[in-house]
Amino acid sequence: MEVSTVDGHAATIYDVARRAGVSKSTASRVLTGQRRVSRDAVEQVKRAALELGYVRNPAALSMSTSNGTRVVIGVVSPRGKLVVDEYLARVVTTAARVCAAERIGVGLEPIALNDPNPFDALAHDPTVHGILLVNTAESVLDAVDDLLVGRVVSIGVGSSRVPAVDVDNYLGARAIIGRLFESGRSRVAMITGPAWMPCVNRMTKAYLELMSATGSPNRNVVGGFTAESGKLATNAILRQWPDVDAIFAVCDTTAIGVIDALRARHIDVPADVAVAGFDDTELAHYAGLTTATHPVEAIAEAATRAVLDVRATRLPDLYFPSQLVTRRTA
Amino acid sequence: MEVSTVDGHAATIYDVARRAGVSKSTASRVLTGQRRVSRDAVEQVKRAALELGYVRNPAALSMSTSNGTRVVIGVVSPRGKLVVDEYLARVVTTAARVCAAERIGVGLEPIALNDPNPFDALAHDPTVHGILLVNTAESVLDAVDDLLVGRVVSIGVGSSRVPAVDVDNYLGARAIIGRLFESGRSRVAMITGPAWMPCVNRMTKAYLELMSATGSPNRNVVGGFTAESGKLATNAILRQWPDVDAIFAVCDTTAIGVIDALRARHIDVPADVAVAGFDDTELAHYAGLTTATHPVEAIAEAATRAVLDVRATRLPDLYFPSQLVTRRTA
DNA sequence: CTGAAAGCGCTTACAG
DNA sequence: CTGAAAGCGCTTACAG
Repeated sequence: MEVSTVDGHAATIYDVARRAGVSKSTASRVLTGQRRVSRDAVEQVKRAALELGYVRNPAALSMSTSNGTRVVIGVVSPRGKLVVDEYLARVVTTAARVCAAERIGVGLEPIALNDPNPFDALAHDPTVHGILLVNTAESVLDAVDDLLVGRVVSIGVGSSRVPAVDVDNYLGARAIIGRLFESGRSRVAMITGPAWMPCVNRMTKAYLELMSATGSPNRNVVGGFTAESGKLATNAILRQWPDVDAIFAVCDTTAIGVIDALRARHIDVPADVAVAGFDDTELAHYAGLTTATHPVEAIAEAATRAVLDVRATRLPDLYFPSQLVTRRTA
Repeated sequence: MEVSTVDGHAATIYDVARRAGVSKSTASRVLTGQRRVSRDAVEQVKRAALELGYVRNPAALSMSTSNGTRVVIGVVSPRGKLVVDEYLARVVTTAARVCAAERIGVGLEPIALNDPNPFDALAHDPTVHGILLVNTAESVLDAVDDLLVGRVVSIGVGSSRVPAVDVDNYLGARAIIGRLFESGRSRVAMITGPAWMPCVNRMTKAYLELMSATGSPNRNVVGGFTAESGKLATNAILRQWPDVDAIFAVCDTTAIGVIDALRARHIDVPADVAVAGFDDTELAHYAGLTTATHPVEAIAEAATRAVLDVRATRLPDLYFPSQLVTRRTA
């Protein structure tokens, strides 16, 4: 943040106007990028603003327009219980950093999956500049208030009214499964996410397509995003398909649980069963886990910027590429 | 957040005043907790506010008082480069959750250790409600602007003007080192933090005291908070004191590096050298690392609440207890 | 194209 | 103890 001070206080639009030799109104018009202003005024005001290190006071803006002073990160979960994992923490931290430059704050609000009207309060809250949806699902997207359209962006799945910003986990999953095939595996099981969480559906799609294309059997089970769920899923997989030779989990933490369960049964990784995760977390690094990158910071930054500059038209969806990271487990 | 709506908009103080049958002024006096108001008015206004689910609009508050709309998390580092680790992410996430209930946002600002005037802009920024200092050092604390006193809280070391909220890592370190002694170790080396980061000084103090009390040799080296620094420090320790039988690192990540370095030299953990960390991160869990808890969420919540309700008097320092967690490495 | 004026929600001297 | 009025920084009809 670069807020210079004029006479002990942060520069206001009045300071800018005076220095530029115009009225507050004209200064405001220039600063909001309106059409009907003379070239001269534009130039003077812009220069004055730059010299004074002027940054709009969002509180004042908020009073005169519908603009809010904070970006709310709405975290969807089955019962509205806020679980802070590394992923969410990285999203929040990035958003807080990006918003700070515009003197906008961020807030964290749980959203219950079964809440019929999750945006009731947020839509009418004048402090809310926009909403960043995390872990969202279709029912929540459908409930997005008309007042909110153009100010809400989803990190994950989107809808006709809400643009999506996410990792391209479809191609990421293809790369990982391709790697498993290349290393000689053919009986690949997949552990997906919880049924209500559609952001990993594209990974399942990639899996099903590749299995179908290679004439391999479909073996997918539902998991959570915890190591514990990875253990449970592994046990289920081994019970149903004892000849499995690779397990692909949609997140690294789950994959760690897979490895634990396998080792507990003296099944060697990767000799007997190869294991791959997704996300490339620090944990994967230490566990030597083969995975694919998930550029969370880049995604969160893009999504935050999209929420920050409100526009009438829905932004196009944005998918960031995922890179295969080959380590010891596959 | 529980903002009800009146006629399609969030309730304002005007709605509350009307419902209570008083003027805005009186309503405001009640809501700000001022003295000179009749019992009757207090009761009516409070009831009206409750019924309407009234929550102050921080943007409007910000306009009429010096109150800001966001809590800035100031992260100190040698060159002002913002490194987001798990610890910081947990602090930011907790702050964002706590602030959301008061419709205040949070922001993230890097602060350079060598900046002679790190609070110049923040002190005069009307959007800044208060500051949460992370990883701070004495020089930064000394630079805290008069305008900021009472609105800044440090997670880590404090000063005469800035209250500290932190883990009681002095007792935590004592517990860990005690455990090392109990398990028969006597030549304990310690890896401290970077010299500029004083929040772990109390751990070093505990170490030096215990070494002195038991007539053990002092063996401490400077480290960073990375696994890589743990490796380097381990090599330095082994070079200087080949007979070392335990290594205590001030953070888990460093301890992981210690274990790696030890294993690379075929030194068994814990048979040959016991290893302990601090923080009890997820990584420690998976590595079977003996460590002590660091209740980051509780600390961050307390610190955030302290920043949120501005008061004239400096709060007392607050130290949260740390619990020993014994696992395989010590 | 430009300036004076009104208004956003709130608090706080200022008179009563 | 209470209400009317001013003011915080900004934008946007409203007149020119």
